[in-house]
Amino acid sequence: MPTATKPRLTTKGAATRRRIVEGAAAEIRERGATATTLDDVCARTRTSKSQIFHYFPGGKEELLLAVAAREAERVLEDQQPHLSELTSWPAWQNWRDAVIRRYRRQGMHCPLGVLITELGRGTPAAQELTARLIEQWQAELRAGLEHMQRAGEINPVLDADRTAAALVATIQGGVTILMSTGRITHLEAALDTTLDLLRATA
Amino acid sequence: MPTATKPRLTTKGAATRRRIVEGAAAEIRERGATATTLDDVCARTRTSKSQIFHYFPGGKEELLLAVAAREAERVLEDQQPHLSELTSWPAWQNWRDAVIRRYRRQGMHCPLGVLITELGRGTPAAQELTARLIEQWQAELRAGLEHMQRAGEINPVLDADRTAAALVATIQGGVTILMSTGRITHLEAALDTTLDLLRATA
DNA sequence: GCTAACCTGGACCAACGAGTCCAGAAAGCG
DNA sequence: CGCTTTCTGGACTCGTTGGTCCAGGTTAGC
Repeated sequence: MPTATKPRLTTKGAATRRRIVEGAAAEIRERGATATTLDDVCARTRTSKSQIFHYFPGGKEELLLAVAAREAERVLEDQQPHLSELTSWPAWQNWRDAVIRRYRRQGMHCPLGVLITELGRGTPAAQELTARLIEQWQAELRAGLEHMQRAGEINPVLDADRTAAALVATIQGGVTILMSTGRITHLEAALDTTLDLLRATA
Repeated sequence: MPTATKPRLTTKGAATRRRIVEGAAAEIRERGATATTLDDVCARTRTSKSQIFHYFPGGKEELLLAVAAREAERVLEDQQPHLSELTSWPAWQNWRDAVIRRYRRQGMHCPLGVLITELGRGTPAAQELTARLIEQWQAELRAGLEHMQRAGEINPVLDADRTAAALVATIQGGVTILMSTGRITHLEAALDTTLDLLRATA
């Protein structure tokens, strides 16, 4: 992708751009990516199509990608500060609560889930984005797991990286089920069960 | 839903109907549900729109639902006979292998994943379908877990139903990650880790 | 305040895709 | 056969949607 002389944004321009991304994100959360039209975004953000194409020359795909990037950040942000301080079982519990709280609040409107399933497949850029997010998430969990292993709270025989991968998958699965059935029970059960099993290895 | 005098199908009609469902399923597997158009299905199955509306008066939504129902069956079928005989650790391993094999072969083209994420949200009928599938899957796993508990191979303190829910979520999450990144590593790691942890509770 | 950028509104277009209609072929059945 | 019902092809409508264009307004910086 040739960076093609990106135009400098005015403060006003930057604000509009941000408004578009936020508005699109909200719309997508509520109705899904494919169901969200550019006109919807225009109406919600009080802008016109020309703006959208001004800030996102690549059209809808580029906008969606920008939204996805924003939401990916938010996924990790919403788990902080707990995610970076998984140094004791109470800390893990706090993190667990934060995760559940986040998804309980969002209900079936998981922004990232929508993105990675509706746009993720197909475009390599989106795949890359998703892979990066998962990688980062997994790395943080791994750090927490290793800390617990050093503290003797988790069996050191376990492969921390694979276990972290399992945790990420567990959450993702719970969220997928939440999105497609509306019930959060599986997410809770999955997360709690896995943590219980880990605790039991000490 | 008033069953509205369903027309009797001739053998030829039934065959055509089946051909449409199969063709639509294949198309959806490759390109996603929203990206699949009725014209695509027509072209692939050598039929015309009038056929589709003849057999699925509800239009695309009804067709998608029929495909989803078919794929839901297949999900469970593909795990048999292992899923119903989880009575020993080797049996569990066979089941695990069957699951991995299935998804490795399908790669990113998970039919049901596509359906439940692209159609599942929104229409209550699809939600119901998904819920039913998960419930059934979970029930089979729970039976296996309880058997292992009675055999003293898994700690009887564990709540078998919640653990089964965790397993389902684990797989679903691994599959979601597979679909959005193309890597099967998380599915393997998640499933293996969970099974290892269960084994360790004996 | 003047010039050259950036920014905005809204009309317009072309493509596409779901769904409709109807005439006619092909079964079922007495 | 002859009559009814089911089945099939394909042309047609029509709303939607991503994307274009351009004229006019606004901001930055000298």
